Amino acid sequence: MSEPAIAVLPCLCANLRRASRALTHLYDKSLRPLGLQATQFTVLQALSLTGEIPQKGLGRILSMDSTTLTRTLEILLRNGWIAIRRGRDRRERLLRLSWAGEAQLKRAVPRWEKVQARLRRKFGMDGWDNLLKLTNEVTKVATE
Amino acid sequence: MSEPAIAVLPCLCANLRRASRALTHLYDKSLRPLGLQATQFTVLQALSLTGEIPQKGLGRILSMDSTTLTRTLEILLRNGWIAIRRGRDRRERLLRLSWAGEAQLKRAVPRWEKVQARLRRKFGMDGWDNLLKLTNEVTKVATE
DNA sequence: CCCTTAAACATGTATATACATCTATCTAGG
DNA sequence: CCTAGATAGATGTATATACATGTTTAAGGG
Repeated sequence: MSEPAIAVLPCLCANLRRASRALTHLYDKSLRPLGLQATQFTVLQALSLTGEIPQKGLGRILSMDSTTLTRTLEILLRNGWIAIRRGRDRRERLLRLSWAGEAQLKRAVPRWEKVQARLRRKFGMDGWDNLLKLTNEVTKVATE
Repeated sequence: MSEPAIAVLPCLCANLRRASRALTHLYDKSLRPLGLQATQFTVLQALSLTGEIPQKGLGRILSMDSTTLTRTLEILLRNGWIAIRRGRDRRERLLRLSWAGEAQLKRAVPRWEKVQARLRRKFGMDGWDNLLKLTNEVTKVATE
């Protein structure tokens, strides 16, 4: 009986990581039929928003180490969802969605929307906005 | 110049994961001299709070898959920070802090406190409480 | 033009994370 | 007691994540 309800942990990091795990589970489940993980979806969506962008730049937007991105991009490339070319600065790799990547993203968006809508309903508009604002604030503060 | 400021991403999951990465970076940096990662610290602290507990139970508290925990516990065990014994139910593993684990936690707490205090200052009491409350809410909602 | 320094990315390694599958054990019926 | 189903963990595999280090290219100073 009385399973110990989820309680606030004293550590902000632990709380956030836990929420991140739980939330990722939802998104992953929804995207699984497409063979997409949440992180991969995020990269595709980000590329769709930015257009062609160097790896470093994408890393900054996602607060993700560029070498971490290398591994994820490898998967996206293997699936044909992105295209990469050298920039004028030959050290840079310029990333963009491929045609197949746009198609995959288009397939994924409705599922993603459903999860988003369900959560927005659960939190209410205010809670939702607050959540986006606060987590964004965390990123800013932690990035300084 | 004008580095594109961190902007809110349309995806809650992406936002939360990004905040999680950024925040973890802070905690990791602070704990690195002790050879502790944020996740490992979280487990030690949780065990300190719960006392002896089966792996499954700890997984529930942390919203972490029990098999994921197996890998982290392996590291903690290798370092001598936890002790494990079979429960009356022979399938269960009962986890607890070892003496060395309590010592390690004791060394880590002041560093952890410093990061927590700095963040609490940046967010203000209200922002801080709100953050804990909302992320906890996310875990609950996503766990249902 | 050469050299030093720095930046962008690749690679090796370790940890974090979860799922599918397997084994051992428990529980409930019969 | 025996068996069928369920549960706790272990293990194999794949991805997510970052750091240390190495390579290539760029940028600046002599």
